[in-house]
Amino acid sequence: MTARKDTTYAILGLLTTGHQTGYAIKQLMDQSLNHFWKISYGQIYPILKQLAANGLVTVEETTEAGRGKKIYHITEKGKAALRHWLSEPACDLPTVKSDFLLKLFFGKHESISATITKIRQHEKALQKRYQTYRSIEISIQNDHASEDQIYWQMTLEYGIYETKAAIKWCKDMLEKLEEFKKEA
Amino acid sequence: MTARKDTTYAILGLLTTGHQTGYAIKQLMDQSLNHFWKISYGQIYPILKQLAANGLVTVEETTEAGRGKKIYHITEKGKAALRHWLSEPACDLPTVKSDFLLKLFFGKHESISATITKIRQHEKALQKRYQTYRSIEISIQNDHASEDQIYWQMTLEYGIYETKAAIKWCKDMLEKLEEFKKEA
DNA sequence: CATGGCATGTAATGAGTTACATGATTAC
DNA sequence: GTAATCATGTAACTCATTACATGCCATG
Repeated sequence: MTARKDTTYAILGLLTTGHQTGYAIKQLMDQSLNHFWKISYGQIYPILKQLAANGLVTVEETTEAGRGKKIYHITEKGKAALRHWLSEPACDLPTVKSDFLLKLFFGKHESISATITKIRQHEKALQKRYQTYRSIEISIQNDHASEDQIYWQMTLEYGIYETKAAIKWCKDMLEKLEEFKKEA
Repeated sequence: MTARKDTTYAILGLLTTGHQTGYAIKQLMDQSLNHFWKISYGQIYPILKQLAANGLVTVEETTEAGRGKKIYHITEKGKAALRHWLSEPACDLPTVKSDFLLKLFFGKHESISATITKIRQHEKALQKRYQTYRSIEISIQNDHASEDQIYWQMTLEYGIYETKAAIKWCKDMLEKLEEFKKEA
């Protein structure tokens, strides 16, 4: 109750999607939320434990796998907590951390060619990500059954819009730098 | 030397721009790098101390302000370290963390109207940021003297491109949701 | 029979924020 | 004279990553 730990609610929310183990939550996150939220096992398992302790989820321990596979289910209390968290506005603008832009910012300390190379590499990475998004989009669109579908697609679309814009930026800046290089 | 601490190099780099105190570095960061790199005093002062201990900067202590204002200058060793850091590719794609998108992802647990409200608020915040970027752009353009100018403008432009794309996304999604609402 | 995927977990470490504490100078 | 800005710094805390450790099950 103390701090608003968004990651806790992310896990709680994912438990409503049919993914009931820590492992499955990680898999789903890596696929779908990956572009705006990441998580490691080092967080997942302690948080699941804590959620169970607070009665937001129940644990069903099977003897299947090694240490006993644990299947989690959200409780009514958990659902209420999730809805409460959702109802809070909170919506700050995304926090971005880009070592690419950080290095670009100090471009005067290196050669123009070095900067151009960096942008080209960045563009390549963006294009790869764009393709990944597109293939995720297709797999989401095939899953008509889920009520989650429209929301999952919208979040993905956000990533697609931004990635397209960033690719455009790369093209424009490369042009600009080529000109700048000629002048010098 | 152990870990590649980008924030350390960000500070080192900013010392080459004519901003020589911890306070001034924070000011400049808040203005210019803010959209892709943030920093707090709790990091700046310890890092400056460490940079001095490693001989990457020199400290000139004046008795001006309270505890003695400290003016930092990058050394040759510091410049070499900065260039070395710059030469490393490293360029991973930006890490984004968006509690807005996280909540949107779980939209099925709330009403469509609530989702629409969230997007409208997000759009408002984006528009505000867009205006901020535009005014920073103008102040950078007036500063023709600096060799940093072109690079600073490019990083800013990245933010402008992305923000424009995100605003477009808001408009498109609001339209989509209004339709979705009618259907239901 | 060995590789890869499924599955859970902890300890150490790192990164970063927040709150607090202090005090000088400048502008109104 | 008082409020804002300039200026430095620390301690406690939160959040997250990384490396490690374990072991089952299915496929080739």
